[in-house]
Formats: sequence, structure tokens, C-alpha cells
Amino acid sequence: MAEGNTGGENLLFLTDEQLRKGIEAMFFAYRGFTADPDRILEGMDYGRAHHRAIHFIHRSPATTVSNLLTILGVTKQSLNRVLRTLIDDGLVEARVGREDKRERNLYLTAKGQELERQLSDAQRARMRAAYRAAGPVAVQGFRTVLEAMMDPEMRRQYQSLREGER
Amino acid sequence: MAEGNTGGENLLFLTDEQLRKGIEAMFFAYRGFTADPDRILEGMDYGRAHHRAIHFIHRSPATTVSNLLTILGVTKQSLNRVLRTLIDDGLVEARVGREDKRERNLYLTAKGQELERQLSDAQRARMRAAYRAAGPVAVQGFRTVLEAMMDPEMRRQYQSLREGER
DNA sequence: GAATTTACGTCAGCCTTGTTGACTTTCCAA
DNA sequence: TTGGAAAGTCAACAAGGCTGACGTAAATTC
Repeated sequence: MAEGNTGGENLLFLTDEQLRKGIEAMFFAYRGFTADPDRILEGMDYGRAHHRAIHFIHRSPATTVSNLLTILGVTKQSLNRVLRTLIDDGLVEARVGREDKRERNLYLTAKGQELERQLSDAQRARMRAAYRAAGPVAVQGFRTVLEAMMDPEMRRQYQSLREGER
Repeated sequence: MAEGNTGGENLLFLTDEQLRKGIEAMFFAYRGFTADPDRILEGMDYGRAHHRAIHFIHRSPATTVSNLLTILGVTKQSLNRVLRTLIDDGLVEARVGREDKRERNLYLTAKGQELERQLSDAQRARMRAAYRAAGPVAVQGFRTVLEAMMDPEMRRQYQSLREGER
């Protein structure tokens, strides 16, 4: 069982069994991760897709539709359906671009911000509990592994919003 | 930056901003996590739901349909649709239970194992690269935080398959 | 031994959220 | 002024969730 060292170190954490556990950890944890917002949204006419749109509009106010398309990785038809309902319901405002009038700059209305707060409060509460239970060293490792797991393009998206953190 | 103690401590890792980064890390990383199997499955008649079923049947051969329902957290109608195609296509075998003949014990056929290997090779490759890049300490933290993020019942499911690891 | 419960399968219908393809309108830039 | 990018929309479709209803076989309980 003492396989693999690369340069003297112990690589037991790279066994297939360890990797499988990591895979299942992602699967089960992601369920928990989405559970609370899903619960809030069920009953309303919204779903996870609406949550994602709201999250990223909140994070980057004045973002354009095509920015959002890139970040969310869906087709514009798919996003449009979601955005349409959010705009019609008065949660999101789409202002014609100042510089380029083809673009739409997206903003949350007061009502949209209220729902955003409700959703992210729930999601942060779970995250906070997990972070607190695990401790800062574990959190650092958590972030490091997740970042290494992203596709390069997504990693760029992720990192491009780091200004002002840490 | 030397944070972290518990009791008189610096809790900077629990700021809303840090939590938001964690939330987005989960979002982007999960995309990467599923990307490779998704690519393999597209074109075949299968999707992520088939992958999940195959994974957990592989992990726990002879598992029953209701076990699988609990683990996957879907309805039997939904699982049945997926299982039906896997059985018809000869990837999964459902044997009548020895002790309780109402139950069906599920197994991967040789063909099913072949697809499982293909899928998990791809997923493990990404996991392995991320683990290697992050290092064993980070991996430990990654697992700790994910585990803390699960719903208690899912955590039990996750942990109940730890026999023989580590 | 009869009644009830459990495990599984299946039919029918619905919803969300993803997809393609085709087309229009607006409007920037060469 | 014209080509092409950005955005929006219509239509049709698929995967994979869901509920409700019903059937059958087997186990369990009364």
C-alpha cells in the first residue's frame, strides 16, 4: 500500500480511494450547498437559475447580458427566459448602455436586493457554520483545492472578482 | 496573515466577503468537477443522472433500489427512468434479492464497469491534478470543510462508506 | 390465514432549465 | 454605408426533476 513518492514525500492522499472520497464529498456537499436557497425559492416561481442570475448581478452591478452569459455558461435563450421573469417581476432592472446602447446594464431593484439578501443570508449561514467548524487552515485548503479544480477560464472569472478581498 | 486561533482569535476568514468567495468557489469548481464526465456522456444517450447511478452502484455493488433512492435524493420514478435504460442497454443487472425477494440487487455488468472506469478515470484525473497542485494539507482542509457543509443525513451516507480508507 | 405494509415498477402529465435554429432590431465601427 | 456584433424573441425539443395513481409480489403483522 505504500505506493508512490515523488521526491521523497508521501502521496497517500492521491490514491484512487482518496480521490473517490473527494468526488463523493463534492457531490454530497454541493447538495447541502444548494439546499437552503432551493428551499426558499420553492413555492416562489423561481429556481436555481434565477438565484444564479441574481447572485452575479448583485456581485457585479451594471454587468451586461453577455458578461452574464459567459459567467453562467448557458445560452442567451436560456438566460433570457430567466431574466425576462425577473425583469417583469421587478427584481431586476435592465438599463440601456450609456456608451454602447446595444448593451443592457443589469441592476437589482430594491425588491431584487431583498430576495438576494434572503438567499445569500441562508447560503452564507451554512458556509459560515462549515468554516467555523473546520477552522481557518482547513478553509484555506478548501479554497486552494476548489480553485485548482476549475477550468482555467472559470478560474479567471473567479479571480477577476477578488479585488478588495483578503 | 497569521490568523486563526479559536478563543481570542482573528475571525477574518468568516467575513461576508470571504464567505461569498467560498460560495463562488463552490459554483465554479462544481462546473469543472462535472465537465469531463459530461463531455464523455454527451453523444451517448446518457447524462449526469446515469453517471450518478453508475457511480453508486459501482461503489456499493448489490445495493438496492431504495438505497439508491436515499443516496441520490430523487423519486423512484425519476431513478427508474434512468435505471431502466441502463438495464435495457446491458450496463446494469438487477437481480432479485436472495433474502427479500421484493428487493432488487444492482450490479454493473462488464460493459457497465467499462463505462464506469472511463467516467471515473476522467473525473479522478482532474481531482488528482487539483490535489497534487494543492498538496496534502490543503486536501485535508478541503475534505473537512465539505464534510461540514453536508446535511447531517448526507454526512452519514458519506461516512458510512469510509471502511477501509485511509 | 387474512389484512396490511413494503419494495418495486409503470403510466400519465407537469415543470424547470438546458439546447438549436431562425429571425429581427439596434447600432458601432470600418 | 454597410458588415457584423449585441441583444431579444419565437418555436421546438430534450433531460431530468416532480406528483399522483395504480398494480404486483413478497414480507410482516394481526
